[in-house]
Amino acid sequence: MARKPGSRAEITGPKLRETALRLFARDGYAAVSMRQIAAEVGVQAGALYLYTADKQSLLFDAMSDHMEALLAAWRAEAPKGDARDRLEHFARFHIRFHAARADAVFIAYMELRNLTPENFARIGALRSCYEAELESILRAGQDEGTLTVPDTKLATMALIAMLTGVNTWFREGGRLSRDRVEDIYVDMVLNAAGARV
Amino acid sequence: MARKPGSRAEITGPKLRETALRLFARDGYAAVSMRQIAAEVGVQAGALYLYTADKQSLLFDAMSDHMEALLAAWRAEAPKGDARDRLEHFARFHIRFHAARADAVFIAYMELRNLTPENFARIGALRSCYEAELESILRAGQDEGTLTVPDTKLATMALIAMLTGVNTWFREGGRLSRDRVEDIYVDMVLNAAGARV
DNA sequence: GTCTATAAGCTGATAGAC
DNA sequence: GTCTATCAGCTTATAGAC
Repeated sequence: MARKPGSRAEITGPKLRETALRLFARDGYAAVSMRQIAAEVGVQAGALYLYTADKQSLLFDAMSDHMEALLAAWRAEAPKGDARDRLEHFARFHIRFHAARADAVFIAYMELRNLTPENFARIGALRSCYEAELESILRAGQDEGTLTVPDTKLATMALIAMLTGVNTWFREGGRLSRDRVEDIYVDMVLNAAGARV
Repeated sequence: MARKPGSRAEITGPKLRETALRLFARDGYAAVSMRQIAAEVGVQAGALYLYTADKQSLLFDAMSDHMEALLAAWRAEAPKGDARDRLEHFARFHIRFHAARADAVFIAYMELRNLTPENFARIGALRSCYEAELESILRAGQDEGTLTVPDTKLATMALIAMLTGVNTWFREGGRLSRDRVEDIYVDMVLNAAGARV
């Protein structure tokens, strides 16, 4: 198990991904240089290329991993009940999942234009899958009569924008607890979707 | 009225501002160079500095002008009636104003982190003024009994996020007209704010 | 696995000619 | 009012030493 001094592959790889995520979220993809990332990781810039093909891959992998994790986590919840209950479940899940991953969420929304066209299309497809999950709940609610939305596509976009917006102002330890924020947003979401009282 | 050949001050100044707005919105502040802007304006890079102190001023002026115009336009509407009517008016105004200025809106939301701390504070103050306009409507609605929101501050953030989200997907000539989108969003906004039916 | 050195080219901003 | 030339320093990515 002899190891060359300075050889820490198990640490450098993950640390690179964490650092890139954090710096991209803080300063923006275009404003962060590979040298800055290397300095925070604690290696020289050249060494980064043992762990990533290029800067673009750091961005794409961060966004892709985030979207895949989001979809997998939601599918693992598999909520039961009528559409009204599933909508409430979705709202709570969305707020909780996004609050726990502020940096990744921020990047996924702000750095789309810095993806190559191919990578942009792939992230767009993942996002559409997630939106489709909410839209199917709203459509089911219309059919059941437990929800009343004027247009399921627009309601999907409106509710996701509302829920994701929490990330722009919510800070742990502020005026309201995360649970209370969740309750208040659930109330507004159900009202917006015309849930039977 | 003699004028040197190549001297077109009345054109270059405004054209610089328009070009900077368009390129910042398309590619991001950090990704756009003064040389790129100059090429689109049709002058050499050095000439830009006759019309702007630096690149940062181009960004700040764009955001500041947008926010001032937004506030002035809303204050000029001065809607009458009960809070429910004023909320509907606000929703329609917000969608209309923002749809007409997609580039400026995009910059105002995406480029905050590229402002110097002083400029960031100034834009933040303008944004707070606009949010306060909506919050005062919601508070009035609570007092009158025409609206029912669990928390006026959160409802303000939620409704603005929902309404501004229209800009991320709305395109003129799509499935729904702007008027129809406006109607649908007004419906969801009033429901979310617990408007008396 | 990490380093140093390097390639080729870009950056914001200024000075001085015309 | 616009140009050219320039400064000092930055960029991504690679090659080869250790």
